[in-house]
Amino acid sequence: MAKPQDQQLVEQWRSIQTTYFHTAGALERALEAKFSIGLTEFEILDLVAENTDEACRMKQLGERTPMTQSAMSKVVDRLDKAGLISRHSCEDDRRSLFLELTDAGRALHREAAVEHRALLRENLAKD
Amino acid sequence: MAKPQDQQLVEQWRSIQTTYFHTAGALERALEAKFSIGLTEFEILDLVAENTDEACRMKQLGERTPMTQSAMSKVVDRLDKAGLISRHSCEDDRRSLFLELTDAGRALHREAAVEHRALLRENLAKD
DNA sequence: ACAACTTATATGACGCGTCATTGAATGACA
DNA sequence: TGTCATTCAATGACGCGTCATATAAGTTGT
Repeated sequence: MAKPQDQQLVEQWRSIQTTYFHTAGALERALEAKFSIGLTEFEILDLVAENTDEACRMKQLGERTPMTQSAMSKVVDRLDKAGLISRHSCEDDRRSLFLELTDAGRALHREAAVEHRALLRENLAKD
Repeated sequence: MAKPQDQQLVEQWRSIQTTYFHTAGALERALEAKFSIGLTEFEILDLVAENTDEACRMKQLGERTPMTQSAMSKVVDRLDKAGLISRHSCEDDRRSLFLELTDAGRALHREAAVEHRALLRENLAKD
């Protein structure tokens, strides 16, 4: 009854799910344990850290991640409260926000990134 | 500063995340809209439907999905309350549960699976 | 048969993401 | 300039998953 094509699709999907869950879980636990931040928090830090050149609006970041606008807003809020990021409203358009790493944020990101990359290497290695 | 190797890893990871979120989101919305069940509910139905031959303990299912034992338990609970699945405690070991699709569950799964496969095909196609 | 340990599932507190909505600022256009 | 629509971000209600436990059943060793 089950078409072999479909079966292959399902297996491909399960494989994606499995690596996603395993990897995300490992990242989550390690970052939480060593740096007291969640994975999504780190990912925002990581995105902001990449944009050293250009000022960095929330909207722009939203386009680089599958996160919801709402999720972004809350993550940024947590990062702000944790003192890792600062929000500056922009003069041109007072609806927009610019994000910037604080010194603490930059320092934490530098260390956490090492761990992050290492875990990705472990989990995504195609052996 | 950023090693190109690392950069590639990060991109690989983001790509996985993106396809995971997009696909899961699409599945979630479609299944919810057309069949009033969540993605995880469907996935359990799907697993149980596969095991027609052998009686199917929760424990076994747990090994085929990245879901937590706790998550499984709650999903199965919802499916039971929705009348799509039934739980029979096993005589040999009264800690274990056997799961079985109800007629309603089997019918819903048959229809939903078509939608599910179609969406996987759309989203996972390597164009 | 009794303790101590292990295994299978359920449950409660909690955190996070999502949806829908709100508030505020901007744009478009008559 | 006034009105209406649009855009950016924040918020509250809600659902689901996770962790740490609880409950119950089976296992082992003496």
